[in-house]
Amino acid sequence: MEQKKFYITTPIYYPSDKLHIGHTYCTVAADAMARYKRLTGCDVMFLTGTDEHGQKIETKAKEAGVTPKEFVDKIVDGEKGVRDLWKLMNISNDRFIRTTDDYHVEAVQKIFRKMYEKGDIYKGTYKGKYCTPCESFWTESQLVDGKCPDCGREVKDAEEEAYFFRLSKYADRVQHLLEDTDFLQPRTRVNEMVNNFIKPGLDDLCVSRTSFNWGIPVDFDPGHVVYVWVDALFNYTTALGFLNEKYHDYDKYWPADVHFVGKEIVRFHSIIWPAMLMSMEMPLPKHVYGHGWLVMDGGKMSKSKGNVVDPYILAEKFGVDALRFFLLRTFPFGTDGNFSNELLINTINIDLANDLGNLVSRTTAMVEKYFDGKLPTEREDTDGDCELKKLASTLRERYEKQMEAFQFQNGLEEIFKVIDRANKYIDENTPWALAKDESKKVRLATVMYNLLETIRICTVLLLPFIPQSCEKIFDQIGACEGCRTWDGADKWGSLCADVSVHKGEAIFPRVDAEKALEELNAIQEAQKKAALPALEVEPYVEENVDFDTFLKSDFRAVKIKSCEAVKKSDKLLKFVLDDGSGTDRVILSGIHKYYEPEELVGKTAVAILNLPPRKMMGIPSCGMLISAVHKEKGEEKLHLLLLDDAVPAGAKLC
RNA sequence: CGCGGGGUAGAGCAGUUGGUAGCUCGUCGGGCUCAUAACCCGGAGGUCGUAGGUUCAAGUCCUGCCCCCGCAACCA
Repeated sequence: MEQKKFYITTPIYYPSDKLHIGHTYCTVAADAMARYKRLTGCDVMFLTGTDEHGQKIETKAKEAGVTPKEFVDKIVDGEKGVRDLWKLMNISNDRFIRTTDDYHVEAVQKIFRKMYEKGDIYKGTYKGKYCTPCESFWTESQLVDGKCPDCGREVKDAEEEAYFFRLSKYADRVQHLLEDTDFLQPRTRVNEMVNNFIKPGLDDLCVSRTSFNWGIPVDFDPGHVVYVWVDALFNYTTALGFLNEKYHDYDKYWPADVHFVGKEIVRFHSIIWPAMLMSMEMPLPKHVYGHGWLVMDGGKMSKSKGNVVDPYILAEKFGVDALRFFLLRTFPFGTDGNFSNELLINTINIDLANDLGNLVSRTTAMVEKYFDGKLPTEREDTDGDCELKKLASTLRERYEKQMEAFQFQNGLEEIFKVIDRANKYIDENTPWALAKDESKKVRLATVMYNLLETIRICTVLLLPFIPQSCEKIFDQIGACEGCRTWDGADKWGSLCADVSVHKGEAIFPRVDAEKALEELNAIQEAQKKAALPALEVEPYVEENVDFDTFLKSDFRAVKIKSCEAVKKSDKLLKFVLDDGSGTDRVILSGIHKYYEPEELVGKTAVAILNLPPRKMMGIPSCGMLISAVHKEKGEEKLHLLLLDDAVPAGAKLC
């Protein structure tokens, strides 16, 4: 029989910044699917990679003072970069494509030329708004109050010569594809695409730019670079060797069985991508699955909110398998999921530690305790065992149905129903009671064997999700190579009758929730701070103040004669000042956080004298000392304005 | 009337073709002692956003309204 093939991809991520938990979510899901298909015996090709061209990276590189290639190299191949992250997360991708790879560049140029020669790409002009200082094109809708969204300055109408793809030509065929086939999943995404983009009419798509250089050159028209669509989307085929000599698997694996993509790029994958493939007269992928986002407390993750979740921290803290498991167990794949640290810890403790880990632990402990680790081969089954046996041996079928529909959450749910049942089975059969009666040894061995078998089956099906932990479980329950397979997962009795178990370390230790949360909050707080602007100043006052009003404010140089902390106040300092009038002036100022009293005595400061006196902590304050105030990393900083000591007391500032 | 998604027990979520409203956590009570203070049983707790409609029967279908979230095009 010919081996079935399965080709699955993640999006190629844009390495303008470190990847976050959302990228990890999608990649882990694709990995679970790839592992599942390999388990069932498919010949799997699993592709991921990075989309490295475009203006944003060009700009970012410039800011960092490096070339674009150096910039992306660091994020992709550097320490804790994209490849490191996937290695850490135990991602089993067969290939990794970078759009800057030579073979890809070459192939894209050929593709572009082919579509041009066919007439599906033509030269036109791209009209937009241009911000000269930013050297950026904007569309009408991107403008903020009619001005450049980046710098807030005026924009002007501008035209740029560009190549366009005849997207409109394929509108009908794409609409049919979306509405009348199961190409795009989940189904809820179809209406969105059709109503929003196809029905209003598809405009032709701008596929080249001249306003930046960091891209694949259009080889027959210098000055133009291929814009994202042709460059990025065709990665799914060039990585197989389409129009290049690097690989030779295009015929074998194309079309893809499924592209996993985030909902934000469903449009590109369900409209533009099929249209381009139609133009190239290539087969279409079988499915595009638009998964949901992980959101924080209902809001989108974003750097400005400081709520971006770093997968490194979580994986290092709780273990890679625990994180992988959590992502796929907790959230339905198709819709948004509300991420929280509490939920993560909760899931680890309940499902992995209490249910699965503890089941393995108590079972292996009992086999060691009652049988010195090696089970005798005699059995004595009862009717009561049937339910568990049936549930476990039919699990594969229910699981398979969910996995084929990309419903990881439900697939795992099915497994945990069986794990729950096994825990209950222990209570029903009270092995510790059987152990006290020598005549019930055979029955006891049967109970233990049934538990080990149930664990074995569940573990096989958990392999796609938590591969490292499954190997540990197999080792502990003494599962031979042959009974760790898909084929063995629906055959009760695969485990050797005289199996030897080895209770080891706890596979999923319980997490001290309170402590872990505290530590995570501290880390995330620190990250949030680091993300804040380095320097912030008060907003500028737009309104003018007339000169006379300004002159009314009596700013003068003052000498600090004495300074002491105000009792019972942690902020206030009491200053006795020489303002040149001959009479001492008392001013209170809330700057103790920044200065100790003794370091200010004798200094020359600036004060406004004619503010109405005001009592603070019972002491009247006559005026106000002037300080320079700003924020660093969100933290208030204050500097008391000090003058050269040559300035005499009472000198007016004007 | 821009488009889409959502509003179900204190919290987080399932509910396939309309037929007794479920799961996890939490909570209350009980059991067990093999196990990772874990496991097992039971109880309490829901006007299924709201107002109508279709039907023998509506969380599920239809219509209006309210609230929340996302997207609105060349931006990955």
